[in-house]
Amino acid sequence: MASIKDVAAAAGVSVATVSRVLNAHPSVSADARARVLAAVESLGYRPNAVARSLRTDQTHTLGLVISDVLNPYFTELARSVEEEARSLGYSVIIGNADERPDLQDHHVRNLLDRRIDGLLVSPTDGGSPLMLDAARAGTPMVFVDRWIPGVDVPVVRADGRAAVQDLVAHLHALGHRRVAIIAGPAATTTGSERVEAFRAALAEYGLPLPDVYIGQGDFQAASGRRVTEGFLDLPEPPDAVFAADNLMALGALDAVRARGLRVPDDIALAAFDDIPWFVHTDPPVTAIAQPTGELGRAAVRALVDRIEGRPAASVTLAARLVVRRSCGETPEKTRTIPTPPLPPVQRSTT
Amino acid sequence: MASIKDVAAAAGVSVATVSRVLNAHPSVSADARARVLAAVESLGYRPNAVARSLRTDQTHTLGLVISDVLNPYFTELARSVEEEARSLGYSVIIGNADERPDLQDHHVRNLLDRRIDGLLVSPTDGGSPLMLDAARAGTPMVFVDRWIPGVDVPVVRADGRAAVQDLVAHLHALGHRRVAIIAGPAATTTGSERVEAFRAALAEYGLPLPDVYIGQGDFQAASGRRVTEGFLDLPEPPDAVFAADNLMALGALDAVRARGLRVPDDIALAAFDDIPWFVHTDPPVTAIAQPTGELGRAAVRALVDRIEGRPAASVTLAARLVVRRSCGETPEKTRTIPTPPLPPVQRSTT
DNA sequence: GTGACGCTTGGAATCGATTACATCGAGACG
DNA sequence: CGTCTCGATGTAATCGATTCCAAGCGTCAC
Repeated sequence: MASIKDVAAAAGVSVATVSRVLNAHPSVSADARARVLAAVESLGYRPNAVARSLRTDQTHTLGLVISDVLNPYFTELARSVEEEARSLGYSVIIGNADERPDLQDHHVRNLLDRRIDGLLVSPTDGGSPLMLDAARAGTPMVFVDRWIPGVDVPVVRADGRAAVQDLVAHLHALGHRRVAIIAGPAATTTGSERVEAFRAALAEYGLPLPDVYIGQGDFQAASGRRVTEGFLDLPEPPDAVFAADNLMALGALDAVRARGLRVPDDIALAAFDDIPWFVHTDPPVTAIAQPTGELGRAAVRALVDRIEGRPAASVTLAARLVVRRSCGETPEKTRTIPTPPLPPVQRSTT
Repeated sequence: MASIKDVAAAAGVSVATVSRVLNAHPSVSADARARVLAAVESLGYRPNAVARSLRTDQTHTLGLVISDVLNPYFTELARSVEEEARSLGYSVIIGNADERPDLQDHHVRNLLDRRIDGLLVSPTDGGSPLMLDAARAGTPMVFVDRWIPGVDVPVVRADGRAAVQDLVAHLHALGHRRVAIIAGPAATTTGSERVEAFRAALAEYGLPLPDVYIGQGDFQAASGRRVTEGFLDLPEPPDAVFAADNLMALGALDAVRARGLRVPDDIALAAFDDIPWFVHTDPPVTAIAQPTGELGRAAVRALVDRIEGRPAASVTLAARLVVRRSCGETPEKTRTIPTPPLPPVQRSTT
């Protein structure tokens, strides 16, 4: 593959001049510029990004470590991240942790070795020493969706509390009183926060959230299935189940169907994270929708701010409840739950 | 960040010795090795992959350019690709073309600039000069799922013909006679092949595939919806629709529902590409399942063979029909369609 | 006429690794 | 005891870019 030397030779100039032309440095004569451009064209020359990165100490690349690519929520997030990054002149390398801390570490290490300019992480656990060290060492980093408390890194996420309150109001209005939750791993913020928000909202209606109604899942479909089976085996099964993510809701649907039961007649179901498929499931699933695209874009902007020396801001956006049929038919007049506007509800500087 | 020089200084040896230790070169004394390892540990040193790549002219990285990350088929493919690559010591950088040739080109160029060791592509179109040139110039490349005819590049894909025949048999058995297809872009092999396979299978039953029953889609949900609306507006609408991918099937489902019609009572629906969600849609969708994971793994193996100087083989695996309820209830005895075994049906060397 | 200035240009150092080649010392062997 | 061999190590070139510095040269003002 042609290098800058070949171009220089073909154009009859030095490599310095070729580099200047390529980097739009002003002091190059029109003549030299033309000859270089012609040589570049005829040789099909493309600058070697590896060499350039070594010299400039910048890769113009962002790392994105997500918990699970197979989760539509994260693939949508990844897509918006890539889009925004591209518009700002960055590429992104995605690492899929599959909810496994060891894999997450593998990817973080790999990305750091490649000297990416910044890291976007949705942590699978409380954070390995590796990641914590990187953050402390000043690697530009931003947490998205999930975060690790006590680490000085901006966080871009959705606040689902209001939406969870709306959901509980919805469930209560439909007469559900024994409500259960399929929680995510306690090591993740989204895992514990959603349970807490649910519990708090329930308390407002005087409803308890007994321990047997808190199932421990891992954000994957199989765990949703397993936990739901456990619920159904209870002497007094819940009459409504809230899954802390869309994949576990899918598993729950599986489990209910396998028993020959029906949603919502036998048991109501709701999920955190809305996805296109929920419109088409049987029945359509009531879900809490995050502004996923905006989350991804905001996270990239924050990270790039940090990389380019500007102060980076944490961002919290509101999630909202989308009512469908999986919790039961709503009387027409209460069909529309008042929802807060989508734009930021909070914006704090870090 | 600490460099190899710092390690050398800390260990009291030359950079050459450090490099030897790090690369498991045999002629290093136990003493020197221990001192180097200690220095590496205490400095938290990690080799700079950028510098290493520049020197060795290898990045141990594969590029994967897929047509649409939001399509579950491709995200599953991407996942299996990354997995297999990782087990072989490679990383992968994913580029999402979003079915847009210009974006596809952007990513191919970007990956080439980064000097990836090899490229896995599921082409969105007939191939830009850039990609064709790269193939001709000897960049290790493998096509996966879709391919470009006339280019000397190994292809790893699924052959859906037998499964399409099974599907047509199934539709015919259920009494469907006016069958339509939502095709993918003619510029893609999967776009045109699926139509041809469908037409051929139909012909065996003496059924026509008139032009008005061939809708032009682009593998995205919106086009499935649009095409289906067109079908439903016809003076004589089809009684069965076959969508050439899962996203267009989703769009079709939308369109049918929007008309207040029901699947399969008013119109039957089947899709190419099976995904977990199809089990849970209303009704569950009959689909042709590709061995997606195996496809991804085989593609990586072929590409790595090529990169490491071994001959790379094209691989064709069989797809199979998965019958659910979206084409109508099957009489119990014909419920199970005989399916060919999953393993390779063909294996040719390129 | 000449010094200063500004625009172009090239030479060479540099980024952080790998690796060919040279060197050095110790042990083996005749 | 001289020499040969081999293991361990260091020196320096190299990969392909960017960029500092110096130098060449033309122009202009004084």
